Amino acid sequence: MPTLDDVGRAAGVSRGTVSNVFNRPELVRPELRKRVEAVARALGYGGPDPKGRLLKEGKFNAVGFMPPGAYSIADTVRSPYGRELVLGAAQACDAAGATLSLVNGTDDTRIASIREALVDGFILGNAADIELVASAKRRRLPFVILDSDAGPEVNSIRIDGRGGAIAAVRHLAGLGHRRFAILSIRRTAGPAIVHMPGRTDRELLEGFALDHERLDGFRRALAETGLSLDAIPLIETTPGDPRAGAAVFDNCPDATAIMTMSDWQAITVLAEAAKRGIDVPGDVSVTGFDGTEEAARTSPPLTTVAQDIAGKARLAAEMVLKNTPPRQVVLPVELVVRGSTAKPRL
Amino acid sequence: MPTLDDVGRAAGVSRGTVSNVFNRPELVRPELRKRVEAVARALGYGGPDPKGRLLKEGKFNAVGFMPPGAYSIADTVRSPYGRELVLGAAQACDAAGATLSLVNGTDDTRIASIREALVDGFILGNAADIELVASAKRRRLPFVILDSDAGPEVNSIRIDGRGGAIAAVRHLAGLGHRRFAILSIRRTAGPAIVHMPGRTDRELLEGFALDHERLDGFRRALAETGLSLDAIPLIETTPGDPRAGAAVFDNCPDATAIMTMSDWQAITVLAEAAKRGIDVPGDVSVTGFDGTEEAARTSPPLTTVAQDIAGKARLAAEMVLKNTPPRQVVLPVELVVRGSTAKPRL
DNA sequence: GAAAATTCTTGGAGCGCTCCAAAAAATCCC
DNA sequence: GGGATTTTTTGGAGCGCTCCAAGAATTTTC
Repeated sequence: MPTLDDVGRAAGVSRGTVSNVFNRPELVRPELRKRVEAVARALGYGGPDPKGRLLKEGKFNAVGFMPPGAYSIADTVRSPYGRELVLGAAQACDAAGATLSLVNGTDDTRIASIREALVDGFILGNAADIELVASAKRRRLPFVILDSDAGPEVNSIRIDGRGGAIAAVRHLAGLGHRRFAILSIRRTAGPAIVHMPGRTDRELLEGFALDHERLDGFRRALAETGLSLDAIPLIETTPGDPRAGAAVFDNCPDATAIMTMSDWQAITVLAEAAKRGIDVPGDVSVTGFDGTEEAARTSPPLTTVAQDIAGKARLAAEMVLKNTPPRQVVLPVELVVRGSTAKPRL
Repeated sequence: MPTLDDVGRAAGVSRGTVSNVFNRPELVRPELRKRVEAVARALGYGGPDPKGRLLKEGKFNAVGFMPPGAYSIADTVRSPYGRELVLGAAQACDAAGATLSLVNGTDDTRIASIREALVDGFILGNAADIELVASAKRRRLPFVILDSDAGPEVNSIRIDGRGGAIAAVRHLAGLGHRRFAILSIRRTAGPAIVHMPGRTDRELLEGFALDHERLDGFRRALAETGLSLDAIPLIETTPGDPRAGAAVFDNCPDATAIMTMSDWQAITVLAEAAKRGIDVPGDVSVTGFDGTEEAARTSPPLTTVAQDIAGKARLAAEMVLKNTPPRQVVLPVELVVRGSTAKPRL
């Protein structure tokens, strides 16, 4: 692969002139320019290699996106939530003329990926992992953590998960529901984890900060109605797990209201309900979380706690690109009431 | 930002030793290593900057993806087809431990983007643009063009669009349909373009090679039944255009079978039909193209010409990563018959 | 205790480019 | 024509790093 020097030598001019021919052609006498261009073409030189420039300029003009938790990029693009995230980041990058780099990371290569990624900053999908944050800090590039807080030194954008959970409970309790089941997100691979009522140490086995926060919201709002979280079945499944619905109906036949932590889970529940001939919302009400497009198109359409997912990622990308001073943003959520919730059958 | 040299100077060792501390620590005497590490920490040095290494190593370990036509990355991620494409490319990159760079490109910055992108090769979503291909060639990096052929020198992966179109027509004709309408893809922004019957120069105003190929498939298969493409309304709309359905029903009230060039369009048609109280497949049959997930979940589920979109992108990414000798791949399509097509009402 | 073997550290070369001050060439002006 | 201007071209410095041959220090061996 020829270099500027090669072309210069072949054309009998200096490296600098060849560089000018490509980058500031107006500086070079037309006939010389023509000649150099001809030589370059003959040598198969396709213009200055960005690698060289890079070292000099020091900017990649790229934002790195690392998927939440243990998910792969493919998982992310496949999930309704992850897709919106990528979409939002893409919008901001589009607008800024930057590249969005989907940075790969299996559990053990993540740290290395952060150390090596050719980007000007990162969006960390959800840095449950302190190591990861430390690694990002070490690299001294701007980065933003989504959905968890890592202190005042670090950019983070979260949603009001507690408030969303409270809104969901109040809505259902207001309709008259008293028998609930909660479907939480298992953040590691594996089958459903089922916590049946009775234990008082109601905590998620596997969950991100956001999940715990939402659970706390459920707890508080249930208390308002005199209900205890301890008396409610709690199930943890991975977001796309098609058996989530089955786990709920098998373990919680009495529940009249199922509250989930993601639309994707809620959609699975709806599908399982349809399969079992359980009427939603006649027999059981279901709520989602996130407000993805899919949630509006289920039958019945899903009542869900909506957030502006793409907006969140867009903001994150902007913060990275502008390298703003650290701040912690909490975005609002909004309960969107649709057809999947109704009064419980008497 | 401190460099290897800075750390070396501060620790009283050479640059080379500091480099070893980070990259081959086993080569450095433990106590020296400790000392250097301490100095590095004190200076806030976060490890060797990948920029430097890059120049030496020469590989970005990244695949660039440039969206088809005039679409932005955001458009791509939003569309069912584009999303599958990104998904497939992501899978291949995940597997190879590479980064997937979604390369931004407005119409006028595309060429520059290709020239500058920090990648080892490209997937060009659909290089209708000869300029683009030339630009990619010039850069001398491996690249693969999706859905159009650019000659034997250039990697390309297409589908058998003609065959798919023929299968759709034969299926519908076999059911007894004789009054068709065709919904093609407009590849530039703008409202629906409507070609009413009668003109003999049946050609798409705006379309990629693939679209013309599919149209040709329709033409040939229609001829088998003694029908002429010239007698059939032909409408071009952008893929996500929500008014595509309206354009069809307004202009082709007599059609009993509507053939589209993408599931997304077909879904719009179904939605419009539902809105107008037109029964599918009772009043009118509808076929999609692509076989996206969405197509299986409409009501009625969509009969569609399915392709392995993710597989196509996966193969493309692999070809880029392995830098295989040029080849032109044509992938098969398969008609998937579902509920959106039936015999026409008598 | 000195030579040999081993382990550790060094610093130059080079990756391909851009920037820029200075040199060279061309043009202008009286 | 010759000095002053203006336009072009040059090539060194430097971006941060890795590689590697060679030198220095340490350990082993007899």
